[in-house]
Amino acid sequence: MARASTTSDAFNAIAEPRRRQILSYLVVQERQVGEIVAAIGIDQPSVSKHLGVLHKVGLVHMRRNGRHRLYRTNAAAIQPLHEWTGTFERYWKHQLNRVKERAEAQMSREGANNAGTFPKENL
Amino acid sequence: MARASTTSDAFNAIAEPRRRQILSYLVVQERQVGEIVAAIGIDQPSVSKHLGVLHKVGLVHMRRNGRHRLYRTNAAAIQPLHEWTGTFERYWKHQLNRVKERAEAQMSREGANNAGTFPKENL
DNA sequence: TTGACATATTCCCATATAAGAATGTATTGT
DNA sequence: ACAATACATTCTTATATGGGAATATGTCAA
Repeated sequence: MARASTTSDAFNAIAEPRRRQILSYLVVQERQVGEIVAAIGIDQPSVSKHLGVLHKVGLVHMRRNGRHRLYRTNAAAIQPLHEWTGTFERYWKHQLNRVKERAEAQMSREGANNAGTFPKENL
Repeated sequence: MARASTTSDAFNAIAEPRRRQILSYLVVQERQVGEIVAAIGIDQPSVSKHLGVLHKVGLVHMRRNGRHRLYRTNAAAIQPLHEWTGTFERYWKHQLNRVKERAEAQMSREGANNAGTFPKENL
């Protein structure tokens, strides 16, 4: 099997850095394609293609207005990704705690009789 | 240009569902490859390849122990993803608020003089 | 109608999968 | 040394990019 399509889900869609840029840009307010092209600095067909991917997985909404198309980020579609990554939060906090505890233990050991151990360049 | 490599960053690496499964499994505790194979239910070479991708982008740590290799999720490497998705949180909350406000306005309008509007099937 | 403008779509191509099969490598027990 | 165990790597193949160039589609304005 080949790699899953970029349009298969939000995880695949946001793997592309340009699409993340577009999402960040469009979350503040609705924009037409030309504005995105100017803001992101890539050519119009590429922007349209990225918007197509984002739209297909529901990460952006689109409405027509005359000859313009107005896109905006559908933030709600990002929430599941936030929740998935959030399931790891307690574990990275554990890691931080362990690092902090080691550091504090080290500090007190040094404070006892190792003052002045660091070379000046590190201060 | 082709699609970016799965090993180019964490966003690309987690796009694959099996790799997300593996990360969830390995975050609880260190495991050897054979355990992952049994738990996830895919063949050993595939697991090894997925582990290779995850390891290359720093999403898992590995240590050797005799003929075993013990892998565990490096939760800290997931934090940046959580933070990126978190930048959209205020926006999806806004959306929710708007939905809620509309619903509440609707309720009070109905409560005033439209009681009994819903068909029984919806209650 | 005829342009002009805003976007989308198609075609081409170099590149990168992911799964399956087969094989290679390292380590342990005897 | 040798067989068994635990993993990793290589090869093949069907499939899917993403960028660039060219072209098509849809809408407004005169």
